[in-house]
Amino acid sequence: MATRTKTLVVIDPIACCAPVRSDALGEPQAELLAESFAALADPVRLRLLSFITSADGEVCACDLVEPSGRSQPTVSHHMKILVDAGLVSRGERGLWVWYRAVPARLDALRAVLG
Amino acid sequence: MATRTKTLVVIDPIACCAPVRSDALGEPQAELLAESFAALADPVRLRLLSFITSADGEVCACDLVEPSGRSQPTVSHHMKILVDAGLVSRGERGLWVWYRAVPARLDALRAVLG
DNA sequence: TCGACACATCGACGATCGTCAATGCAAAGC
DNA sequence: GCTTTGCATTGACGATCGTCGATGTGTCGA
Repeated sequence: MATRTKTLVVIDPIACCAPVRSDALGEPQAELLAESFAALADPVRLRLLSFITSADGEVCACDLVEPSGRSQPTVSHHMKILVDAGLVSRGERGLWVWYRAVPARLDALRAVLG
Repeated sequence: MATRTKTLVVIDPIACCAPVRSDALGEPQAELLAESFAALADPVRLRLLSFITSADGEVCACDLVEPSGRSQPTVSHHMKILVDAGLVSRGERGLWVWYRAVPARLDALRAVLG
């Protein structure tokens, strides 16, 4: 199968769109926005996120399992969702994985709400 | 059965809590916050909400079915979720139901994100 | 090379969600 | 009374989600 370079133009509803309040949302924008909010729609993920954001700098993945009260695979699953949503960035150093908050993304989500 | 007056102290995480960024979230607070964000985690609800917020004043329930592209029961279901989340208020006048945005709730949700 | 370690992925399970057709219910008009 | 109208509720369906045990993958030290 030929590898065709597929330029996937991701419309970032968070960065480009008018706030929800002032303009009617289109279907594609609503779809993308809903995915972003869905990342925040789980208590475990909210606590993981707040644990990272309230810490200055980075947090090791190994330090997320115990305070979250979930198994290691479950935490890994939730962190992937947060990373995919762009709320958290992931970095590997040796055997460890470090997570770092992406404040700009939270700012942008806030802007959508206002 | 005796009717016992049960004072349900609802801790409003949106109105009372420090932003997610600056302080680690407790489990009960995270639970309530997650419910609020879950109301925004569906594209149909986001469009319904933006349709109401972008309109000045009230919107009749009958005017929400067609633009949302869903059946009447489905719209009714989503509106109940938005009302339960406190993002929209409901009012009956005669045979019609009118919805009105609750901007303070959106403001509060924004505050939590920042 | 081997074992220990940190994290991701897989597979399965029950639970919840979004959806609609059918039905219920209450208000208004006849 | 009866009928119509506007919305809510019910019941059912497939789809997705959160969870964990088991397993896979890659890294480091001995």
